[in-house]
Amino acid sequence: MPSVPSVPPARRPPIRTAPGRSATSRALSALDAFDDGHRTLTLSAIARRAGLPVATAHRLVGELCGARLLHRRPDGRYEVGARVWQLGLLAPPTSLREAALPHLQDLVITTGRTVHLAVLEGPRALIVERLASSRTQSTRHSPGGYLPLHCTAVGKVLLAHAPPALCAEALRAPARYTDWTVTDPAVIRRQLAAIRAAGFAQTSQEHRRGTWSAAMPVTGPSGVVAALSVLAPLTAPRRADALSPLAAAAAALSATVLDLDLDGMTGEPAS
Amino acid sequence: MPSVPSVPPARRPPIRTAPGRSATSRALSALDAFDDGHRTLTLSAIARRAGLPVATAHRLVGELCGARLLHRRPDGRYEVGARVWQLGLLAPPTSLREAALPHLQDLVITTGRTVHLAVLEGPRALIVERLASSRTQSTRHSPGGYLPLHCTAVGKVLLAHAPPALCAEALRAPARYTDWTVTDPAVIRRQLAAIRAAGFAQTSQEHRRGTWSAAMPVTGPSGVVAALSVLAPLTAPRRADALSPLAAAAAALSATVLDLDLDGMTGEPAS
DNA sequence: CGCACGCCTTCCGTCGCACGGAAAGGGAGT
DNA sequence: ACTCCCTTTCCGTGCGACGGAAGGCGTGCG
Repeated sequence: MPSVPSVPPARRPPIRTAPGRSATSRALSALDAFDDGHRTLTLSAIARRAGLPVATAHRLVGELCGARLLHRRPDGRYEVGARVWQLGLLAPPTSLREAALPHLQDLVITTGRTVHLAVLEGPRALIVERLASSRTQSTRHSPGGYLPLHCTAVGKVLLAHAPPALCAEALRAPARYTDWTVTDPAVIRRQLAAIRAAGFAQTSQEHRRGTWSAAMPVTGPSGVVAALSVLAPLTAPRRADALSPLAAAAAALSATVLDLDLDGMTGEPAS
Repeated sequence: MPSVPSVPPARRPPIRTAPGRSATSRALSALDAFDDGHRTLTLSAIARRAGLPVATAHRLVGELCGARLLHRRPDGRYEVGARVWQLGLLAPPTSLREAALPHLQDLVITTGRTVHLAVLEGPRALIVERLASSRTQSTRHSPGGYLPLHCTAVGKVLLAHAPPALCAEALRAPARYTDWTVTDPAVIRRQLAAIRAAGFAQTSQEHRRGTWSAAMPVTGPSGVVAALSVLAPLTAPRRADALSPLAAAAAALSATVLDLDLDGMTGEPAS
């Protein structure tokens, strides 16, 4: 048999590996291929990570580039486009962030500590903003990242004011991060009651060794919408001095937030 | 013939209004229906603004919600989902923003003025971050917004270091914003040369009445990647005092940016 | 109170276009 | 020169996207 079949018009129909994924979901899975550790990807990397054939990925990525959701860099690699960033600015976390930024700055200046602003998203705390004083650079836990609810100050504040169903879910199997992490649901529930009574939470090394933090709720028209926290090294003297500025900032931010419309983000996880 | 045709299986085939838009582009046009003045929309509003039939919009929006790119609020309206915000954090402006934030804070503190950080995007300046001191709240020109190139300090700095083709495009028909806006391309070109020589730009009321601003370039491995500016009311005394801190911040930020990989965003507008 | 209007949702027959295997065209490393 | 990987184009197939229609719901008006 000659190795040069000059006329192979008998094209085998491509095996439809498309199980039930819609065209749109494929395109979105291409976007999902990007994450914090993979900010730029080659075409084949996108295809691999998204589970798509290369030819399909090529077409979809081309469309996403046309819509400026992806950007092709001069070297041929792809990255998330500025358009996505702009669209993201319309999402709820941004309104909160904008309203909070001046207060966060004040808090950083007066305490000299790193501050966090987080909201409840499903069974985790979504970090909306993190501000450090100019020399305290710790790139851990950036905006967009998550913190556990049961062993961080922001998390406990959010959990203390969360619907019971969510609370039960979060306390089903509390993960251990350090030797000081409290993993007994009953103990945590008592802590939450105390937090509701006292109006603030503090944790010491429950999430990371050597770190202490305190958090207070930010309240909107419909209850607690966010939590504001101050971090300090365990060795820092006069840590408790941060509580007063923290309370002031939380109150000021709550007043600002009253003008905002911050619904959603607290609904059921998914339908 | 009775008015109750119990069996109307003769379904008229729907008139395919699908001209050439791909399935993906339709879904993305639904996202595009959201903008700064329309952060929440009803389903039919999305359909109207995206030019889609309601039934189609319903299906696409459902998929986008499944991917968490949209979020359905309890009241039934839709808003951009937190997922988009998170994805946007992977886009190039965010790396720059993260690197710049401490320096911007320093600059705000030492000058007491509002500061802007902007990058070149097509024939406009994209505002990456805007920071005001805690009491100077002006919600105009937020991050994600655009500034013209020919009549703002950041714009002139970016334009002064832009490729000639882009410069020509930007100066084709300079828009007039105030009585002080310079619209003569030749005059602007002379200004740009002076800016290249002096290393900084200043404008007075060219974009907005009563506002003065100065800007300096932020340089990366491959040239100017952004512009940093300080705004002040025209009536403020000792405005020029801001120049020295501005230079310090721009230099410090440039040093930080050297470690970053900030390509793209300077390529041709679209393919 | 009845009607009209607008919004949301579901259904389903048709056919346009999304699909992906194959092969060709680079470019870099060995 | 050979191999490996990435990218890009081509094109026949068949399946899932498409959208008109109808029904349910809430609201405002006469």
